[in-house]
Amino acid sequence: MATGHIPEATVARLPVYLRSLTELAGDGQSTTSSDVLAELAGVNAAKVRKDLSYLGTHGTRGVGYDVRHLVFEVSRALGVANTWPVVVCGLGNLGRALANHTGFTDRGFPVVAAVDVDPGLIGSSIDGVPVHSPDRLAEVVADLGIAIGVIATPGGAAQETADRLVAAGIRSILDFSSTVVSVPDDVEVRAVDLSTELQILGFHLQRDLPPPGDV
Amino acid sequence: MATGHIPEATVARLPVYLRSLTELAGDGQSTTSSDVLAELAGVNAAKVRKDLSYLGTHGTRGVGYDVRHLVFEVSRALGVANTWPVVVCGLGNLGRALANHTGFTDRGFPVVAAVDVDPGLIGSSIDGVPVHSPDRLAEVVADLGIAIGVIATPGGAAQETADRLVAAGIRSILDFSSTVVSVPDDVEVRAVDLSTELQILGFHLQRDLPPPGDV
DNA sequence: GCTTGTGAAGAGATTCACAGCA
DNA sequence: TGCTGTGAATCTCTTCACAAGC
Repeated sequence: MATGHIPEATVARLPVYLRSLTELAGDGQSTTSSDVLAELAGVNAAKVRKDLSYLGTHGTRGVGYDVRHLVFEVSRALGVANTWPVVVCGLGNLGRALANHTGFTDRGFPVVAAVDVDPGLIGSSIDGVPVHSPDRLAEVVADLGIAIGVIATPGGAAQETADRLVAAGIRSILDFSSTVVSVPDDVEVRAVDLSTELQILGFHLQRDLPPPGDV
Repeated sequence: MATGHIPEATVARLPVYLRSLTELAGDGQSTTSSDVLAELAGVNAAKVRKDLSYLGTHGTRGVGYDVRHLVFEVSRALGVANTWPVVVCGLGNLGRALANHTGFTDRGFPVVAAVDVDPGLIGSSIDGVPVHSPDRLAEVVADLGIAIGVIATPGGAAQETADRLVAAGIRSILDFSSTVVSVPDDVEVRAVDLSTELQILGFHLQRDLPPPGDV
């Protein structure tokens, strides 16, 4: 009870619950249960109840949860009322896709600037997002109140980019570069590595159905 | 010891070790230690040793690990010798970026086909990847021996896409759609949700430094 | 009766700490 | 001496199962 500290595993599921709840609200459901939520979120009901209990949220025994109220509680826990401006570093295929990914802005993470080393891009705009030189990063971060840096550069430039982001005062980094970047302890990095995800799938494929090529 | 069963948490780290080892090999290092590997992989040395012990891999006490041998062992555990053809479903910004992401092919996951509902795209090629109608998915999967499906469609089309992939015989799905798709038990889905990642970063930002807007 | 909230049990992952061995 | 390999301890997360309460 009380928002003492919420386990990391729970935090990682809250966005999923929020999506499910928003969906329910959109369907006009005013009330729901841990069973329904579990189904929508792809987890089991006990986990839903325990997770929600960390928010200090109270449903009604025998009845369920009030959807509106739960949207409010989960939103507040996640702090979605806040807006955290984002800078995308590196405008290759992935960087461009991220820079104009509407799902970000919609959820409070507007991409307000991009950075790339290509002189041909600097000074231009990609889908309304101004592109700056990496040299100007600190300035841009300060001016636009940027809170999150996304690294979408090639692996070779990732550490340098991370260093610049940190120097610019950024404390939250989302890293797509397929490299491990090292940063000070007070900086949080979340790494999303697409190849790693595929390799994990490949590991299980290999176990389940060793293909013609075999080992 | 022996490759009995490798814990999931370990499997998820093996690709990172493999990258680190490849880097070491490229630098001409023939031998390494759990300390060095830990540094490169961004974890601690005890974890490296325990993880590697699940592979039945033996280093040499007092000396360390042979880089070449370890590359071989980790590669074998992950099954990277295998090639698993991929189909990308949905050619929006993200889908296009994924379809020509060279990092996939390089690691044994060539994108051999794409699928989109846009009649203007069907029959064409995106960076050499032929685009088909979703109706032809089963056929394409069978013809090209596709093992993995990537869902990069808008959320609304994700479940239908998953259903088609499953019907086509796909048992491994990487889902970028920001929705929870339901599939039979024997199908593995890994969800990568960029908004969720940002929301998790946002959660910690809010905790650490509640911004002007506050709660 | 029905569904939440939660202690307690169980499973899994991480870390410790040291024996084993080159 | 130095570094691995690993049981044991610890921590975290999940699941169970049932009392609490509408």
